[in-house]
Amino acid sequence: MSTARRGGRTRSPESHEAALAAAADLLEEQGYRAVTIEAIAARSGVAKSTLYRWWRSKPELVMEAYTRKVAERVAEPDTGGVEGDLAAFLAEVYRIAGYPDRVRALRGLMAEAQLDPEFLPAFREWVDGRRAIVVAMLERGIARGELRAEVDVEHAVDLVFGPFWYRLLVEHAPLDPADAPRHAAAILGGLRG
Amino acid sequence: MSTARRGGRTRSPESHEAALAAAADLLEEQGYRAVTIEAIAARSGVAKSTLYRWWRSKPELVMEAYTRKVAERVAEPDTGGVEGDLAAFLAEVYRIAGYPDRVRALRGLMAEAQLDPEFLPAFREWVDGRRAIVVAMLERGIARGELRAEVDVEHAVDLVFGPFWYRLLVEHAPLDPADAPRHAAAILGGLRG
Amino acid sequence: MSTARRGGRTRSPESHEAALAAAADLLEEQGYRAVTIEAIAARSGVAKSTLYRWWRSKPELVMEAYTRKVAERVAEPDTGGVEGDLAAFLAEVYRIAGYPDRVRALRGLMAEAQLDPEFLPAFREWVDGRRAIVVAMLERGIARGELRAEVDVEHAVDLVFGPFWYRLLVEHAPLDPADAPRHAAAILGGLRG
Amino acid sequence: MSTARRGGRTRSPESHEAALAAAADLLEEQGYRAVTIEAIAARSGVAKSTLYRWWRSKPELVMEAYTRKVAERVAEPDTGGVEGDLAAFLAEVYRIAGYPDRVRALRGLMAEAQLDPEFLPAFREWVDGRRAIVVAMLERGIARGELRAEVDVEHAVDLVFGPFWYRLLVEHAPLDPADAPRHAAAILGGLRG
DNA sequence: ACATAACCGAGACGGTACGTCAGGTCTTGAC
DNA sequence: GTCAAGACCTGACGTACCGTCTCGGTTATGT
Repeated sequence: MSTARRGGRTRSPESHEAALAAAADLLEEQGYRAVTIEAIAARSGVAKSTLYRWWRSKPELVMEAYTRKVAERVAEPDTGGVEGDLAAFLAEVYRIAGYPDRVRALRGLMAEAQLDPEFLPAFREWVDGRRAIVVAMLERGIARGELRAEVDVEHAVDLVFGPFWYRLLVEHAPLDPADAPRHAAAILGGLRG
Repeated sequence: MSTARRGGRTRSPESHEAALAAAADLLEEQGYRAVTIEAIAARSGVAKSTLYRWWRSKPELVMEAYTRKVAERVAEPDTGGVEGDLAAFLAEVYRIAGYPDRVRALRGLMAEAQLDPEFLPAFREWVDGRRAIVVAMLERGIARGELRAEVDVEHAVDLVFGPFWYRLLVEHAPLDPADAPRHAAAILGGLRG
Repeated sequence: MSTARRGGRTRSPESHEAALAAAADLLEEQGYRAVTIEAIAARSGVAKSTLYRWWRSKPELVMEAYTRKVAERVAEPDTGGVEGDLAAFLAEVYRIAGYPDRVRALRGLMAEAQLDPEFLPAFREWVDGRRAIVVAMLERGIARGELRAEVDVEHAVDLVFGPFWYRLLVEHAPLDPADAPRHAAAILGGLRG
Repeated sequence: MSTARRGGRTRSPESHEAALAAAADLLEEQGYRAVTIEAIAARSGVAKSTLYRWWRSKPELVMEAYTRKVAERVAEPDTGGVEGDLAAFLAEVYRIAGYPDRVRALRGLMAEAQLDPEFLPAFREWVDGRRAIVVAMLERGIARGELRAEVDVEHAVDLVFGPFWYRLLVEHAPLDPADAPRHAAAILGGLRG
């Protein structure tokens, strides 16, 4: 498609950044409930109409703010063995639970994804990016013969992320990076040849 | 403060039931977004002030409506072996995914639990009731020597419910009761002696 | 549930009055442009939603505020003769021009009546009430034989109010109560037997 | 509209005309409310910034559009006598009322003149041009001895235009060219020697 | 048996946030 | 050096629900 820009003032990077920063700050400082379009506009100095020009809805703005300002890249570990890799990955993921700000942010995004059907795809896209890391990890394990070839990779990935989200959302038990090796072992125990 | 009841009209069971029924209907028919106090009042004919007299907030009303009108008892299976029990339980749980109404309801409740800190306890209480079934199941397995005694039961339960919720919330893959035996095997594979 | 009933908290006279007072004040102090629903809400302490409950639109609120708080009753003069009556009436009407606040108010209302078709009827109703005074005056003159019976009363009334509004709106010339007798004479000159 | 032809871009009369035409069309077709700068820009293809370069505000643009595109020259009648002249003039003026488009336009301009103090002068200038016709007419009558020399010409002109505007704005009665002679007689009745 | 007080409906109230729209200013790039 | 395109802030609009608060009327006790 032609991106026929035939003139016009160019988009202000300052406004764009300020909006994302304000959204990210509100998300972390006060939780998702405090993230309103009006609050983002007030805090960033960007007009509401400008926000609506660039983001179709609040959750899309917040999702972008989260991925750009809050989420850190989770490195793809490579310890030589699948159990070590998984333990390292889980430990890194569990560490998030130590930062209440980020927990609030994640929970709010998950909630919004449930309440706003139009937001779910954007959220899922991000989730899928994270899943891909684990998929690659497990397939490496299969290739190395550490795991059975018939393993249900989708369910295996769910065994990695499912408990994480479940604890995050229900808060019935803490997430401790120290538990990562045991959890990794429990997950892989059923997947070996 | 004396709370001497010296007479007075008694609580109307009709209003109570009508409110719960309206909330449940709205929850299933149109999803959580459509469940507003005003809609419940309008549909049930129960006044807003009466709703607020008996429930402190919308989510508490809806949670009660869900457990009383929507959720069916999940029978505690007993097939003689832990893997059979777990497979039967998972199959029953996964069946929920075949009813979009109930899926919408569950997702909405989970979302509200994230956004409203005062609701989380009520939601968690319900969740804990469901967890207890699996806890009992696994402990029976340990007692019978099918599982190692040192098993991290909490994490094991998370391996059961985590993937369920994760798929429900993210919708990256369907939940099929036919997968239950394989999933049960994968979960228990790492917990055996 | 049961049949239709009529309960409910009664309308707050304080809010009602406060809204009208705020609207009238804004109208006089700063002119019609400053009269916004938001400003009325802010100044009166009455919620916007309450304003919209009681008045369908801003102009209707302002019209009510004007008639109740600003407009003074123009006494129906009775000097015994139609020319004296008319001169007295015109003098009183022209006096309005000496109060810039009220001029601003009148002009704003007239303008809004042009721009908002739904407001015109409310405005016209008020205008008609004022016309009736002059109609009665002229008919008394006809009854007394001071004016010809075939006089076009409608146009005669227009000769009274038309120049008033015209000067008010266009501001090409001042309105001076001292001119009233001469104007009365000019108007009646063409209406006599 | 088309753009520049030769090198070294010059000011575009096409844009100018297109803007006026769009404003006039909108004014007549949909009334003053529909005449927005955005609508004029969209319909004419002239950029908002270009509009603001040539006219300081919307009403000034619209006023120019009205006088150039909508208003027809009202011929200065000369029947030999002031009453005939006035009757002819009034008939022509009243005929405007038969064209709803032009009525809408006039009412909108009058309204805007009230709400926007910066526009009033431009509007008054146009009004004064029309007044001058009647002034000349009456002064001819005085010179011919048909009217008293002491006549208050300003008020006399108001007796001509006042009722016209008053009926246009309030719409309490129709304006019919057939009434022109009677109205002329009523107006002049009080001004004769 | 009847007074008392809690119950219930209706709905008005002060609020918060929504998403939209037009105004008027400013910036960029094409011609 | 004009002009289109259009980004930008401002400010008001009217709507939807929220949770609280009267009202007037109703009904089941406890004395």
